[in-house]
Amino acid sequence: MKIIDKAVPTIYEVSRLAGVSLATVSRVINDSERVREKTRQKVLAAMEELGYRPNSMAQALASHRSNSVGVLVSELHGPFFGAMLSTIEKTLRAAGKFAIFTAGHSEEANEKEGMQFLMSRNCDAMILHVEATTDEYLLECKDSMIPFVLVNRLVPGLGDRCIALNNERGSYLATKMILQLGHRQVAYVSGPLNWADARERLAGHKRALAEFGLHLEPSLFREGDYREDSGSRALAELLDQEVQFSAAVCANDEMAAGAMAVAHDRGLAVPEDLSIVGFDNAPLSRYLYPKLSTVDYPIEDMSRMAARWLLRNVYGDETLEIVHQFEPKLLPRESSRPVKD
Amino acid sequence: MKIIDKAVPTIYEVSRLAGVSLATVSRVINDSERVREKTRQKVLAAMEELGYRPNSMAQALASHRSNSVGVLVSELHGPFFGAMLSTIEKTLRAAGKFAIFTAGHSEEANEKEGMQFLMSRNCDAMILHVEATTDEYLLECKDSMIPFVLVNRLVPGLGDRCIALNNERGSYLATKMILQLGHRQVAYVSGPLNWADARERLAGHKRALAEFGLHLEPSLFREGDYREDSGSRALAELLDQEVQFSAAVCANDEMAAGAMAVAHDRGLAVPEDLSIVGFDNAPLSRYLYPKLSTVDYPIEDMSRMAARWLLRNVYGDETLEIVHQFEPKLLPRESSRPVKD
DNA sequence: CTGTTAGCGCTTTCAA
DNA sequence: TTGAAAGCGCTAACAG
Repeated sequence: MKIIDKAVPTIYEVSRLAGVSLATVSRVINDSERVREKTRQKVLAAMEELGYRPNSMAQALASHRSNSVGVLVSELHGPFFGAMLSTIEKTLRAAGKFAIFTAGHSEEANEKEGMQFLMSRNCDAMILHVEATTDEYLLECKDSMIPFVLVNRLVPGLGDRCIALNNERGSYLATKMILQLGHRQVAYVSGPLNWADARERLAGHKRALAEFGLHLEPSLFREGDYREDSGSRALAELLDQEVQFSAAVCANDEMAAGAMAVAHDRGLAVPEDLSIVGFDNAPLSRYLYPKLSTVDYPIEDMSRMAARWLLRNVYGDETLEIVHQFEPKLLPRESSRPVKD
Repeated sequence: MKIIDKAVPTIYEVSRLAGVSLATVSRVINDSERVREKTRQKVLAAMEELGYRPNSMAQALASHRSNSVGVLVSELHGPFFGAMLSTIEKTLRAAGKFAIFTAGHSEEANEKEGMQFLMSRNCDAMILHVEATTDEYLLECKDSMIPFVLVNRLVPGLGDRCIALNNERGSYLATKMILQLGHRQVAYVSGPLNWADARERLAGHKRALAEFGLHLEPSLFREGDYREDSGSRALAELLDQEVQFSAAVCANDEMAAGAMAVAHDRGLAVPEDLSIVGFDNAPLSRYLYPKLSTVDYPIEDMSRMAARWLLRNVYGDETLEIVHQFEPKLLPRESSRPVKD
């Protein structure tokens, strides 16, 4: 079953109409080599008249480059990835490249398969946001695969290919703010500690505590999975204990939202009775009531940078500057306030 | 600059190693035609040994089909489109096809360019979520372009290619609920009326009013643009008038969120003083306080159906049943309640 | 059931 | 500055 065919004009039609050779037409298509201006005009006119459009498959086959880059993210939906895809597509397309997206669902097997899939689509390169794949595997891939850049991850030995956020500093800032507001019993709801960013965020929390002469109280610590429900569960458990606390620092906004819902349910006023801070500055953080204090994750800037990395390192645009580490910003809003005396 | 090359084995290597012809290898790749089981095994073994992967560009070029479908949506981010992309990608990939996404930003020129872009990528077909493109243009495209299916739109003359929601019924249900709760002064915040779905939703609102012997009061009507701010502006204007009303029906959740924020600011309690209803069941509707009563938009089901339409009509999977119109469901939550007597 | 043989539409040396 | 010709890796008749 032929599908593409529509009696589309080919380079051959153009060359005939323009009275030049295939090679010449090809040259003006890739507006590369020297072609006499007059010839170029003739060809352009012919292309116009025929409504000619180069066949990208044929170009790819002959030139060994597809102008496509594969993007593997955990999910295709959600505010975080939405912003990522959107930015990457825009940046790439402005440069005449295009993106193929696929999801790895934070599972090792899926992530590997996703990479294979992108390879099989003959992508020139990849942008990877992977969580389950190990550092070791990524290191191997460096030589066995097409070029790739990692977003939101710092792999030793792959430094130049990483675009990461200073997660540690982000939660350091969050916790420090809470401490500066006078809170001393501070609960922490962590992300899954088998993921590096969750560990980094926890580290920042600890550093801030240490600066105030405190340390992480196991009874005030819970590990969640970055999803809303786990935040609810964590806060409920924390509340069910005897231990007092006046603030809860959550490793992301979803969990903070879950925690806030539980606080409401239990009749605890936020922030009067309990201050809550999130991380990521997801859109939902502005819809929560009260508006969530959080830490901004510059995912758009980082995604754009990942795309630029490729434009520079794969497509040879040397004019692009690359930044590897991005800094988070504290965003105090309404869910945090000084501790009641 | 060659990019793809990695000394990748070709079908030729495989045929040599297996001791068969190119054609035979091709047959087992497309596990189509009759190949003796023993031969197949030999070929498979050779492919395995070489780590062979078919070159999709070459396949596309030779077979006139790329196994790729283009997806043009208004935006790549946001909950609505996120769910769409996610579902489409999953469905397509499970069928061995893949998707190329691009955004039209609800502007006619961008939408047209997006379609051209997808055509130039040699997609076999397209899934279109377009708002600015006219019915007439779409009608023309029917013959001049690759096959496409429309999501969230019903174009006369393109019935079989449309996957749409019964918007009219959705807002009919929303308004009817409000009226059944005893409200009689009901404000309506519409979407942009140059978009069909906004008109349909308004029609449903009017029908419900009519059933209760009411009609649309111009002073209680405002046209927004489906964005949060316009909902805020609309409610503020409404409130600044002399006219009383005890409920506001909004044509989508974003605008409802904006309206709710204004109500809070003005010291109006929701739903005690003012009931508010949205439309779409966007994720944010659950985060609002109080939780927003709304109408569910089954975007995932609809996206999946769009993908199936292609699988059936373009790739020939006759086993798939196609549904063209989907029905919305009312989702009463906490932002609506009986009118105060 | 398997092999031969043309291409698919374009790029890219190499000559002219 | 332009043209001729040899592929890129694979599919698809058509034979056998």
